[in-house]
Amino acid sequence: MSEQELDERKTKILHAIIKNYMETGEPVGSRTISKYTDLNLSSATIRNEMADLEELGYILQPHTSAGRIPSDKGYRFYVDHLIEQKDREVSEMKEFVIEHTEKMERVLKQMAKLLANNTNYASIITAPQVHSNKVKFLQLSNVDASHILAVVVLEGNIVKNKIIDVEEPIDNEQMLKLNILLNTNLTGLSIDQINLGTIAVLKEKAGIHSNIISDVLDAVAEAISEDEDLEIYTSGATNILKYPELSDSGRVSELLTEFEEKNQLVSLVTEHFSEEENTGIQVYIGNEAPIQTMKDCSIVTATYELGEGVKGTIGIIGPKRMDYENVMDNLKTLKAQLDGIWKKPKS
Amino acid sequence: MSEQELDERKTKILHAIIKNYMETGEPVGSRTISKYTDLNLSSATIRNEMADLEELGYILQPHTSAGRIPSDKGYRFYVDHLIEQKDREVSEMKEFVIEHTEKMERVLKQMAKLLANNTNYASIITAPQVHSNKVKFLQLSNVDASHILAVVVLEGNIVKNKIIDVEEPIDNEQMLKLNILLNTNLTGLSIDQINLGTIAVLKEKAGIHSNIISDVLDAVAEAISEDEDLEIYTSGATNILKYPELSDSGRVSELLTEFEEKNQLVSLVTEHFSEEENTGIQVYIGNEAPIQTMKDCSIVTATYELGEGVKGTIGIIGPKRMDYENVMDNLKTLKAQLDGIWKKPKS
DNA sequence: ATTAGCACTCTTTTGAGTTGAGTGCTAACA
DNA sequence: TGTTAGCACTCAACTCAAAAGAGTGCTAAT
Repeated sequence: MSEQELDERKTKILHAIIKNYMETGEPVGSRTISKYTDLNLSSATIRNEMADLEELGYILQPHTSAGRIPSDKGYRFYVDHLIEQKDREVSEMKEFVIEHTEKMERVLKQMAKLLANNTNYASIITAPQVHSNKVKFLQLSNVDASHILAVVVLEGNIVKNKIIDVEEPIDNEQMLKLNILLNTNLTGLSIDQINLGTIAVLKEKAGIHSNIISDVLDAVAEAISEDEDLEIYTSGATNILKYPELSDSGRVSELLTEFEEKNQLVSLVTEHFSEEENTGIQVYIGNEAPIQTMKDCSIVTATYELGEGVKGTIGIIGPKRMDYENVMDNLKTLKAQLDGIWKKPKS
Repeated sequence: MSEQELDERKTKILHAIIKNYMETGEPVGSRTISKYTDLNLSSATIRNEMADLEELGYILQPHTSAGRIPSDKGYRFYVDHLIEQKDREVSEMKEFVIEHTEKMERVLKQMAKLLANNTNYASIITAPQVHSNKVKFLQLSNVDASHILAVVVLEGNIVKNKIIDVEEPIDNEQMLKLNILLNTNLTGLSIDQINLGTIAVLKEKAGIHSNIISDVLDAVAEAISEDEDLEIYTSGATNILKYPELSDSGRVSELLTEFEEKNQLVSLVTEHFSEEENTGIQVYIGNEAPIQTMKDCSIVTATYELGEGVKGTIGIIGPKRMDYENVMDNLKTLKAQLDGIWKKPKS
């Protein structure tokens, strides 16, 4: 074969095969290609070219005497070189305005739903990870004799709270001191920065209440890092039932369970090993994905960024023959909407 | 037929049919019954009895020359009269200890999972509804120049919070007054009791800040009633794939979508029209359930009660031939664990 | 009242035959 | 040398009838 692996004609044929297979989900034969393209070649010629394409690994046959379907390599080529980068209308998405005061959780759920409806695939969104997010405000209050409420507000107005059991009540004056102490010492620190050293200093300064301060700090730390097992919102998981190649009984059960459990999905969303430089969108085709169960799926993800270091992921999971163009456009639009949305001050 | 609709022998046969069908999921024939019971009757006799039972509506034939399966009426009879009320071991459940400081949400998710694993059906749990729950503590704090944080603690240590946008900052002294005002006027009131009248009074008392007080109250009200569309946790939805009578393609999609959307499930959990007096457990068989999609399912629910008027529901959804005994035992145990758990002071 | 026996019904399974889409190869052609 | 027509071959999918099997209802004997 020549220096360039695919000449123009082969490219066109490959493109035609993939396009057709994406629409029908059926193996596509030489005759179909010869009839429905402007190449004006006979089926026999197409057959020859197809044999070449198969040898090169771009397409494969489910069995002798069946048409061809794209291989992972074929899809990869399609995604990398064949997709047109047109700016498409993604109407609903554009109109979708996010209010800043809206609870993040609610917005993300909404987004996941919208994305799933728009694409007809399963969608997945993670809340931003706050590892390096900073504490903005912190307050303890007496709820009743034996309970203290700790509230922590993080950069981006993410609010965490926790009820703490205490042995003996703390009077209001002490509480005020404690609040000032905590705020002056912890505000502006990122979560990673609150370590044992900081805690020791705090304990010392707390004086008489040093015995409870560690309780409190534990609780605060817990509240902050509470979703270390990060929140994942999914929607449209049942969409996979629409694609016969994924829904043969046993397979579908595995896939849906994966979605229900969610914790497996984390790996999809934390390892961004093939991030593409310009678009910020990653595409995993078949076995490229880190989850074995999803070897018959493709996964497209985008990372959004609320502020420095505060990142989340949005993604779509569907059959390999998914409509990559539409999906990528949708993700791009959504990413743009989410980027920095909670960072800005109010509208 | 005699005054008593079912004599002892018919009851035994019906019982045997149901038991057998629950295990196998296949229509059961006269021969099977005659062989595997201690009745010592020939299949012919059984056949005669079966014909009677069919005429009475307790069993039915999918088609001529097939065995019998229980009808809804049959299941109902089974549930009402045939289940033995033995105190079974529900080991894992017993060991499951709930910490009071644990976030409610987390506990409920955990419970749902446990229940689904224990039974192999789909489980559903709702957070307690707080309509008539009382405000215990309330606090506004300045987060930054343009944001106020409102935190509300309800009876049962349920914490709600909301960030409020404000036009102009409020100084600390004013904030203190506002807090005292709110706490003295709202603490102890139930959510239903905070109406326009209360709000008008508050506004008047607020004086110079009356313009922002309605914003604040709106936000507080919103925070409190935020999940008027009440939180529902499900687990094990994919378990329904295990029961062939539910999983013929089209059906399964509908069912799973129901679970994903969740909002339909509310009706299962709010209308308790057939509550049974002593056990506190409700059983809906087939069409007795308020959701059409679930006409081939049975639903068993139990209501737990955290405090006065603060109720939630736990439930199981499975095929009609579910193991009612096991399910009801599980629910009973779980209900006992949940009843009043957050009401009590700390352990 | 119970049971053995038999004819009958209806689903499920099986397997052979047919169809049809698609391929690979060869030989002819421009 | 690249393209095409033609033909034999393959293999999944469909059809259809026959056979098997499970179960019933009824009748006559016990």
